[in-house]
Parts: sequence; C-alpha cells; structure tokens
Amino acid sequence: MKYPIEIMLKEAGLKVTPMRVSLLTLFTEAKIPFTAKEILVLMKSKKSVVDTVTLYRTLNSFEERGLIKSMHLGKDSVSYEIVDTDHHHHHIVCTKCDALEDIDVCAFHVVENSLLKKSKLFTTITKHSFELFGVCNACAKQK
Amino acid sequence: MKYPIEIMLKEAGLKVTPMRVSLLTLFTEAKIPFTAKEILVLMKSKKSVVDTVTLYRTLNSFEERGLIKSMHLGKDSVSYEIVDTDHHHHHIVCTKCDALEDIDVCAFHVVENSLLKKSKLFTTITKHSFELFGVCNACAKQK
DNA sequence: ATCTCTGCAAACTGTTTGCAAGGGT
DNA sequence: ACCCTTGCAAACAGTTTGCAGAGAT
Repeated sequence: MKYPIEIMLKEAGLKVTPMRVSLLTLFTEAKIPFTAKEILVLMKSKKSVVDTVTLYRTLNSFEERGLIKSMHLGKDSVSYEIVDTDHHHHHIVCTKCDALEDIDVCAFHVVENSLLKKSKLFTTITKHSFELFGVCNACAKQK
Repeated sequence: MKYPIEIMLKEAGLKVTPMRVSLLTLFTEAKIPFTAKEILVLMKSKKSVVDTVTLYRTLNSFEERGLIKSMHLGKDSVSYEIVDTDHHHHHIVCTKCDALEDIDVCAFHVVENSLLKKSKLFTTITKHSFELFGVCNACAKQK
C-alpha cells in the first residue's frame, strides 16, 4: 500500500526516497512556511538524515514541480510552504517575534481583473507575492 | 543654494556626501527599482566613485530613514526603489526579460479593513509586499 | 574639533556546482 | 542495469564587520 506522500512524489515525477518522504511529510503536516535552516534544525531533532546540499536540491525540485512554493517573509532566507490549491492564502508576520497568521483573502484575486485591463505589457500573471508585516498584539503590549 | 537632494538627505539626518548625492539622485530620477549590482554598473558608467561596501551601507541607511524601500523582484538580490508617498505603487515583472510595469492599484489597501477585522493577532500593518510575475506580451509572442 | 562616512581587507551566510558512490525502479 | 539521488568538498554570490584614514558640519 502506498501512502499519500509517496503518491504525491511519484505524481510529481520524483523517486521516493527517505529524505524526500520526511521532507514532504514535514511540509504537509505543518502547513506553515519554513526556511532551509529551520528545516535542518527540525529534521535533526527528529534524528532524520539531513545534508544541507541535498536539502537545497530537494527544495528546488519540490518547487519546480509545484509541491511547495517559495516566499520572502522578512527572514534572512527564503521560506517554503506546501502548496494547497484548495486553500490559497498569504501571511502576516510579526517583525518582532515572527508570529505568523494566515490570510484567506487574496488581494491579488480581488484586483486581478481590473489590473490586467489596465496593464499594457502583461495579459497573464503566473505568480504573485502578497505578504504583510506588522507587530502582533502580544508584542505591541510588551512595548 | 541647496538642491532638493541635499535637503532630503539633511532632513533624513544624513550628512551630504558626493556618494549619497549621486545615489539619491539616481533613485529620484529613475523612479524604478535597482539591485546593488545594477547600481554599481550604472554608477561606474557615470564614472562616479563606488565602493561596494559603502553602497550597501548607504542603501541600508537610506532604507532605515525611509528614503528608499526594498523589495524582492525575482532577482538574485534585493531591489531598492525611491519612496514616493504620493504615488504608492507595486510592480509586475516579466520573468523572461525583466520588463517592469507599475501597478497603481494597491491590493493591500483594497482589502486592508476587512483583513484587519478578521485578524486575531494583528491590529496594524507596517509594511506589505505585493509583486506580480508573468511573461510580458513581447516575450509571449516570441514563444 | 568632532563625529560621521568611506574604503580596503577579510569574514560570513546562504546557496550552487562537480563528481563519485549509493539507491530506487 | 539504468539513471536519478545523495553526500562531500569546494566554489560562489551577496552582504556584513573591523578598523584606520578622510571628510562634513
């Protein structure tokens, strides 16, 4: 019997290896964005095998095949999150404590049509970033 | 007599130096985003003095004081653009040729209120990213 | 005169490349 | 058996830090 993770990998045209299974499992279970560094720490704590280079290569191939997507969340490096086509969303990040909240409203889809009508150079948008930054209520109180 | 650029620098609490004047001039005249590397090339072609380290330090101090803002436009490094409070805008970037178009509609401001009502953790947003990526009509034709 | 800014060298972080060995199908 | 994937070393790009000298006010 095949587990969903293995099916996802195969459908993406990737061979099923322990490293890929544990990485994709991490992404599908957590459903939040991680940087490479964060993944390395997490996987070490789970005693999984992790090579930094392999991680970067795996992240790239996952992204190329649409399993995960990358975004800039104000950290020193790129964050990756599982792609869930049923729940397209964006994020608000606290610039003090990194607290993360999902946004269901996608501002892009709200303005997409009017925007493309006005555009002289573009007729299709393939990707968009929409990330918000602020100080969360908890951090604001601490002053 | 003081030129606007020098006034901008002084009001930002920065000393007026040739390097800062030429960098801020570049930003105010071009009104488009540049990466550090692009700035180095541009300034060399204008025979201006440019030290890489000084450029990075200057970019950081300009951003800290709100003269410029940073964004990720799909390049290998951060892009910086002059802050023009009267013309808040975002960008569509062609992933093939880097063609750039401004967007006047700010998706964030459209959804800001409804979004903050829903948020449990945040009451104020200090910064937001909203950048679009696609293939421009010219590149699409070339196939 | 003071304090900031600049320029050079060197360090550092995040990420990529080359290549040989290992593992999935 | 084949080809993809992994792991190591090493390279690389972008950016930051330390310090002494130059420059702005």
